[in-house]
Amino acid sequence: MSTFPERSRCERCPHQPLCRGTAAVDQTAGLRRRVGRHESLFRAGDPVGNQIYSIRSGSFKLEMAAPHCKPQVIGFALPPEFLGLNMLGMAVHSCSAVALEDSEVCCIEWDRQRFRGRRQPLQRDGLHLLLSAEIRREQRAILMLHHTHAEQRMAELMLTLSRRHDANGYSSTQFRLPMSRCDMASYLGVTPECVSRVIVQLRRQALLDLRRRDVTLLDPAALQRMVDGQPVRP
Amino acid sequence: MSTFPERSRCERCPHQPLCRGTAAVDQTAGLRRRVGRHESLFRAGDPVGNQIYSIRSGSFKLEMAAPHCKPQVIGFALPPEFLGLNMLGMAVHSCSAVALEDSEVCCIEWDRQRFRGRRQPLQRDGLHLLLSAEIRREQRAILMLHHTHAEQRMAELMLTLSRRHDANGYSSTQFRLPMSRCDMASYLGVTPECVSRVIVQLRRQALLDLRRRDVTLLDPAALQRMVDGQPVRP
DNA sequence: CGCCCTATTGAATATAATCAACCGCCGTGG
DNA sequence: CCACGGCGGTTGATTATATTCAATAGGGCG
Repeated sequence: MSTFPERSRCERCPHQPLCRGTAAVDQTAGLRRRVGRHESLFRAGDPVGNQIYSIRSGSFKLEMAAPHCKPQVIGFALPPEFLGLNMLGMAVHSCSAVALEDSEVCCIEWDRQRFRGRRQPLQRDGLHLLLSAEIRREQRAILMLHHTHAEQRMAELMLTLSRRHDANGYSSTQFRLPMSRCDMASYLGVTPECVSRVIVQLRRQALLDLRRRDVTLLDPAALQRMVDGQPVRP
Repeated sequence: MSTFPERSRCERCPHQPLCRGTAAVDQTAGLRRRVGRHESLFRAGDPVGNQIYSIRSGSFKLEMAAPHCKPQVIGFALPPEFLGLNMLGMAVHSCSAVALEDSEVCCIEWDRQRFRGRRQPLQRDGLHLLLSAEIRREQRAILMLHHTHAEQRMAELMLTLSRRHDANGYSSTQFRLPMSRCDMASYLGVTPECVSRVIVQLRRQALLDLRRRDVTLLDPAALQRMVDGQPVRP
């Protein structure tokens, strides 16, 4: 890898079509940003600016920190890829981009105000937000799969479903699973037998009651602690 | 779960802002599509249409099939979520959406022609494509994490990096890793010790040579077979 | 009522995690 | 220039966890 050859002008840049039209891009200066090895381009919790980043040289890792866990690497980014696509419409970053070597990025303006002002129909900007949110969802799924223990993954799935039901105005503690054990197993990256055993374990710990497809979360807080790798019983 | 309450008109639909403006949405009829339990809304390999789907009732699983492997569930989708966000700009679908119960979706037009015709500056539609591609990347990462064996995950990472280098015009068989063993381990969802051991195994099998940060892929085809769960030696 | 499919349970095995020790490169400073 | 110290990486032994293979149980549907 090392660094990719620096092209000082934008003419041959593969991102040029995206950049063109954003304010200062046509005059190459000023929009580049250097990020030294082990420095962050942005960190989880940082306020989100109005730009996405295209990598000109170097490389980055994307880290996401589950609460109370050490950060997990959810991806790597190389030229000519982008950073920040997952935060459109967000107030703060949900993950960190750390340079693996001395790197350089271009800042590409994302016209947030145009969306805020609603001067255009929602459709196209709304789609941006939607796509960005979908990326974050996939990233959370990746984080889920980083949990070694099947118990944690199952707890995470149950809490995710719970939150989605809650968001729709349905009970967050009691609902019906639409999927089979095999589907759950495949999603969680374990065998169906393991799913069965984990259900028994969670029931024994009085965290949930799950029979056939009907589930009742008896202790969501404890499930969350399990996901976070903390002691289940406080 | 079961089915969410059917709202026959779009007025109270949370997707209404996205739909408004697309051709036939304002007259509710005709754009709904029913999908029976275990039927597919779309299948991997199907040609992509000009629409994304919003789930009105029911639920879906998203399945992705690695070549020569049985399909893996990479996600679940419930109302009021969307399907098809990962295929903007694609010719064929990369995964299948299978209804877990009798379901109903709205078809929302994605104005592909507007992008094709370039009547608008690329910036905004280009961003759509970019975001959609990013979703697909995350989905591939999810698929990677479904491989039980650390050997397979490592092989997958090496091949991914190889392809990215290839796409940039660099050698696809010989390159330098920008990340540490710990970063690789975190990304792969295993311990650094396990990464070390896997490297030894892959070297013993003459699949690659990896010392410090310099890697040479000695047998990419065999690595691919390993990822696919086939016998490494044909 | 009985079949079939899904789910569960059990026992043996394989794989990765863990804990601990060691290595070797690299940069620092004498 | 060499000695030292530190960190990233490797190796080893043990343990925990999930897989595998096999057998059984339970519901739904004809």
